[in-house]
Amino acid sequence: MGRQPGYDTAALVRAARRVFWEHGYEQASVPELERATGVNRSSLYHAFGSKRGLYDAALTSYLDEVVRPRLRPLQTPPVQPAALADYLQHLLDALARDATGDGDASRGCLLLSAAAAPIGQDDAVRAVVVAYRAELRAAVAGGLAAARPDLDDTVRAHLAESVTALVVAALALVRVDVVAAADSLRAALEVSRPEPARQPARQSLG
Amino acid sequence: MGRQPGYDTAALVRAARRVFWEHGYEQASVPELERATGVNRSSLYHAFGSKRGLYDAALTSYLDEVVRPRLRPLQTPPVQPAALADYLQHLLDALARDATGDGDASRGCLLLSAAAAPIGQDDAVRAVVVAYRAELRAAVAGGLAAARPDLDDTVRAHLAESVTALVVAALALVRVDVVAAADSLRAALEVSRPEPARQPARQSLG
DNA sequence: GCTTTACTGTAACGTCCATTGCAGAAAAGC
DNA sequence: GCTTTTCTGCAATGGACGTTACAGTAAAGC
Repeated sequence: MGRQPGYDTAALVRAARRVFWEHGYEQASVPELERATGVNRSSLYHAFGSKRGLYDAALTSYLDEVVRPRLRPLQTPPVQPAALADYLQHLLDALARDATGDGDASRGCLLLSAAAAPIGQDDAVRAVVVAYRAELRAAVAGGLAAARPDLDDTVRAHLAESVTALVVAALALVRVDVVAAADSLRAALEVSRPEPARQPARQSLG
Repeated sequence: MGRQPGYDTAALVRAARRVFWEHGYEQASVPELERATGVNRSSLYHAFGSKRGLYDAALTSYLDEVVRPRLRPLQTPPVQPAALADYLQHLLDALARDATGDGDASRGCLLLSAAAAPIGQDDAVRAVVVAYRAELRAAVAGGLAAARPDLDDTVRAHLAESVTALVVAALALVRVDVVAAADSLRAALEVSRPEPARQPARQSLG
């Protein structure tokens, strides 16, 4: 019983998601969320409790409506090798294209701000980011395994990690994955390496 | 003539840099900068004009004292192939290690916030980021050319772009570079590719 | 139609922010 | 020692923020 909302909740969350996507959690102001959704702050707080509650709804909606549909081609066998190559190519390609466009994704991945900004310190948000990364890794590894069973296991593992790391690094800036990519690159460098001598030098670019 | 500052300017900027590094420009508050530098806001505004002026000084100091020293091994011939492999390996390795540590770099690259945050919209800051990316690209390409003249030009170019893209993507999140990395990955996928047929599918992960 | 429940508009709250004014303190040059 | 220049401490300004209180309105169930 009672009065019905004068707005479409799904559309509201989508509009809010766009604001968070563009400005990040901290820089997205409540007045701006009001403007974008066309809904008064009273209704927003009544429905979501807080700015943070609305952000959580936006995160969920982002994963369900944006991320997962794009990963589905990797998870639906049979995966053709050529299709996989094209898929990965165009996936990364689209990232670059979006970055220069003026669409929703022009400011990068919504989870980027979650990981890099202060909100990323929050345990609940961090858990979402970690789960997202695992999901992405599994999708890439699974798709690659289905498409290229002919590849050597080690090579395929390196390739999967490298692709995942690149996508994750570009999207969510989880720098830990760079380790795996570094292994891949090292392997690539070793292929036609003239001498096996090494001389480690611990340094950081910051 | 006149009174001398009661602080060491270089140390002050380093302390401020650490704050900007950790929290980003927008989230770094003046009271926190006062605390970290041990200098009153009056002196800060007297010396740097504004919070933004202090940030500019921190950016310059970051490039001079942090970034360029790490790139020098790539720019000082002769570069040994083994040393280059180790250098790149440990460079990326250190990025991951720093990310999990509690040092200055635990929050990523200082220029990351400059590129991803609202301050990155500023023309002057954007110019710094672009120059930084070009410098990094030149260093990697130059080092690789010096170390591995035996490699095929195309392969070496791909490798250089891939390494640069990975480092830049992980550090500064300039997604345009992902294009070059995607080319590299595509080349890697093509190496042992059974069939040449393609079927483009334009999609974006966001 | 009346009650109950839920949504919505206006206005205000307290807090933090970057920035500024101003009076005072310290040191360099004569 | 006096002047000049520069640095510093304290206090306040105006504005933006997230959040809440409250009165009002609309619709669902009986």
